[in-house]
Amino acid sequence: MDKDKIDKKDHILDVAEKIFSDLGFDGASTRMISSEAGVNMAMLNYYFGSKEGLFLAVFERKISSFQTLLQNIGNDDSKSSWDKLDTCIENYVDRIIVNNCFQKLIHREMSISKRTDLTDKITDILMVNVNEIKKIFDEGVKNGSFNHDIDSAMITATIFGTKNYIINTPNISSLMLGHDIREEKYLEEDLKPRFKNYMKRLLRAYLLVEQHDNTTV
Amino acid sequence: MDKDKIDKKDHILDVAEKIFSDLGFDGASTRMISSEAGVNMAMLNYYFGSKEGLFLAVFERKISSFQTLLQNIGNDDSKSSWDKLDTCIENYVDRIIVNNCFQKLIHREMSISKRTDLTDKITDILMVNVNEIKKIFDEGVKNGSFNHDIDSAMITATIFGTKNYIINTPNISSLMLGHDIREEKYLEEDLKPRFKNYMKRLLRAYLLVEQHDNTTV
DNA sequence: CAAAATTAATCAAACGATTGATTGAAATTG
DNA sequence: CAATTTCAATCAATCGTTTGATTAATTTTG
Repeated sequence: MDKDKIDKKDHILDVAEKIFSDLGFDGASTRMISSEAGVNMAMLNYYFGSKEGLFLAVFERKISSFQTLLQNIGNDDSKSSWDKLDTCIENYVDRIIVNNCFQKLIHREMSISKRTDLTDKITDILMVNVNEIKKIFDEGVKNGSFNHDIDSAMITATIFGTKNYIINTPNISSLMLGHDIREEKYLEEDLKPRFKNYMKRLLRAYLLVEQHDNTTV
Repeated sequence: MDKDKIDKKDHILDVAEKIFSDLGFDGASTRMISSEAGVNMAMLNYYFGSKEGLFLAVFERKISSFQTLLQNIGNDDSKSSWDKLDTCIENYVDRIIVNNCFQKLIHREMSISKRTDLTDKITDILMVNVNEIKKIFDEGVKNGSFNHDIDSAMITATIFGTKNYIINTPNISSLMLGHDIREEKYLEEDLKPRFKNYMKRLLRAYLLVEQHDNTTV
């Protein structure tokens, strides 16, 4: 049936996403993925053409869900810059924690120099998030909500970088935080609110700071 | 001669570091490394035992230079917590920007789930840096220099995460910053002071904040 | 000192294993 | 039955590693 076929494809993509995330593109083998998914190896090529085709399919499936949520925030003119920022953080963290293994996958492959065609594609996707947040900062500066001499590029890097550091290097962040962040329960009930709380306060402190003594440079 | 042997070994390690950084451990092949280094393939195993031995040797060579600088800062009791923090940032940024391709290498392999024995070794190395900074925060809180209810684990993640994000995803950070960060000149003359300046100010704002309204959680 | 023995360094060639991919037959489907 | 889906078997290519031979340098010996 058509439905079964789609389900099977989806199941293969689920397994592939997990294995690619854990072992990287080069470290994952098609045999491993097929056996883990319980399908014949030839099915991968039958469905997706090649290993790279499968890798791309993992991405394609996620893209749609990534691009829907984004535009709704920046366009809401009834919200203040502070509200927009808070909403953005809330939604971003909620979405990113769920897809944390996919996030690992994305940023690992982004740091590899080859495969430039794929890298360009991922760059476009990620820049949507980046520009959305950066726009809020620039707007907030213009309307006087935020300090006028903030470094909007850097603070954007801080938001994404802090998140990536915690998600992508679980060995280290688990030691730092005193808990195994791979535990679903801890991630959802403790880390998520803690991260939101911390990030909001960090941003508030940085964006509102009045007396900036640059004498310590 | 002995000197030539050491130079040759060092040359192989230079090439290996570059190729591992560009393609990852699995993506790099021993044939590629040996041919790029201009040595016979068997020499890699003759010198380093195995591919993983070569990979480890790349690390071992760096470790010493990484661990010497660190202890000197935290132990200097003549410095205030603020001075320690500033010195730490200065030194860390200076050192990290130079070794940026090595940093890419480290954090890519750290995000891979397998190879746990190697991962553990890298974790130990990185935790030295992490703990050094975290210690400064905790000390500063204790002696009243910093706000008492800061999240020292998170702010540490922010320092390393922001740096990693910029270095490890050059495609994205270059678009954000408006310049190609792979340009040596820009990296040294613009990004480095900009990063230091930003990070110090961010920390100052967060660590000093007085009125913390948690009503927005 | 010169000849012999030992060690270290280097090489081309080949090893078995695994990779991603393909085949053609068998099974399932509508 | 015709078309689609699945499978075991196999493909050439590449992987990391090992081998045995060769060269160069060092040490030991007579």
